[in-house]
Amino acid sequence: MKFYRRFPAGQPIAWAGDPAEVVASVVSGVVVLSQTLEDGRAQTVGLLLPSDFLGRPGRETVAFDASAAGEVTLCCFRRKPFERLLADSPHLTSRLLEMTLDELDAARAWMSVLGRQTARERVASLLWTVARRQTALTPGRGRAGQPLRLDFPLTREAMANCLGLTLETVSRQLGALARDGLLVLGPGRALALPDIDHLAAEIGEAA
Amino acid sequence: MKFYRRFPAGQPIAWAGDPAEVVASVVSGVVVLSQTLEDGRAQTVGLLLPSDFLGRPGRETVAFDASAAGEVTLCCFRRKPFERLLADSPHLTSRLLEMTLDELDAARAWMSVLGRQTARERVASLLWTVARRQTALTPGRGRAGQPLRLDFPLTREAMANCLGLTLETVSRQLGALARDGLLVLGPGRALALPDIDHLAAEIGEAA
DNA sequence: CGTGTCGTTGAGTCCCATCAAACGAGGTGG
DNA sequence: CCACCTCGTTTGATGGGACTCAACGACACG
Repeated sequence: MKFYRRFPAGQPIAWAGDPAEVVASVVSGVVVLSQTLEDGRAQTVGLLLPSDFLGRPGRETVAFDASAAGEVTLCCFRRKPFERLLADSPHLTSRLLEMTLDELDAARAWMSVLGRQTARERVASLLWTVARRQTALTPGRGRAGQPLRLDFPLTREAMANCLGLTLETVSRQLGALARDGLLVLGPGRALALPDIDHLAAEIGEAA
Repeated sequence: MKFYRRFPAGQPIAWAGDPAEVVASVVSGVVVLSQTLEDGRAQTVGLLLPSDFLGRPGRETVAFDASAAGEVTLCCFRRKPFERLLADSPHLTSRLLEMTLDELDAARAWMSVLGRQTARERVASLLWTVARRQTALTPGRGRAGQPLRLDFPLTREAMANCLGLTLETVSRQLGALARDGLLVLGPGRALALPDIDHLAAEIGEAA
């Protein structure tokens, strides 16, 4: 009933409309949930990091496209048995409810980014959000004052889809943030945030 | 433990950061959830219609500003007793989980509107979404081919906050949709949608 | 009649999308 | 080893869609 599955970088995991055979928990890597309009415009609607839950108990079909950004390992459960387990285990249900409510809050907070922030603010928001979640996952990392090193596996295009921008604009704004000393673009997709508090100020988060 | 509360049009219901004393179910009217940046930019992150749930079991403080658009009646429960009820009633928990998952899907779908659609598409999306939910609530309304009459109590500014636009742009786009025959602006805040399928085509929904 | 709220309309501006070109890194095969 | 290709990224020039600023009209209310 429970099994692990690995997806190489960039590979699709599921398409919207597919029958939903499994639900899963993210073990490692980043899963991108996105929606695509028929003319090709794409919007990322969720970034799933390790410990996040993927899929929807009680729904027959997949709601959004899911793909692997970087290499991904999932811990999968067949949906039907999982639903029975859920029905017999109130504790599991309430845990899942709590996680879903957290995701809903996060989704709503992100709506504010998409609806009201400028390009520069959006890029800073993405960096800050990912940095915060990454440090939450790995305690003892990124104490105040020290540059925070990230390696997150999104291409410029994937970031643009997250932010409702074009990849060119993302590239320009990353460059601008780097020129302003808020960001060091590392080799490959690594990057460092020398002053996370100052970055937070860019997006209107109290330092 | 359970009691009803009425809010006049436009009145605030709760502010983000307040201690969360109650949770509630919307009985009538429309509740707007929104987030405000410190420079005043506001983004609506959820529209709650009758039967929707307001508040978050297990959280001490309110996450988003809530206010009444039009007159609102809520069915309130004190949070602590409600949480105990939830713990003792697996069925209620799973029902709430299901509702939350639906809201999450809706929030994610809306991200696509905020991130990728044009002003015209956004306005059409709002009309279409509200029309669809309104007809779902009142069965036997709005059969195909007949003009669908709506009376939804959002000012131009509230619509703009929903859509990530300015109120002037909303006004212009409503005017343009009306000129194109997709919409009849009624007296006051009433309006009619003569051709809902053609409206759906505007937002890339299959007719 | 003055005042406030809501809605519409116009003119000008700016930010970001678009189109286009070039660059670097990595892989492949001759 | 080097040409060659692909993919991701950067950078530049240009235009357009939405924002901004502003004025005006409609209506309700005291």
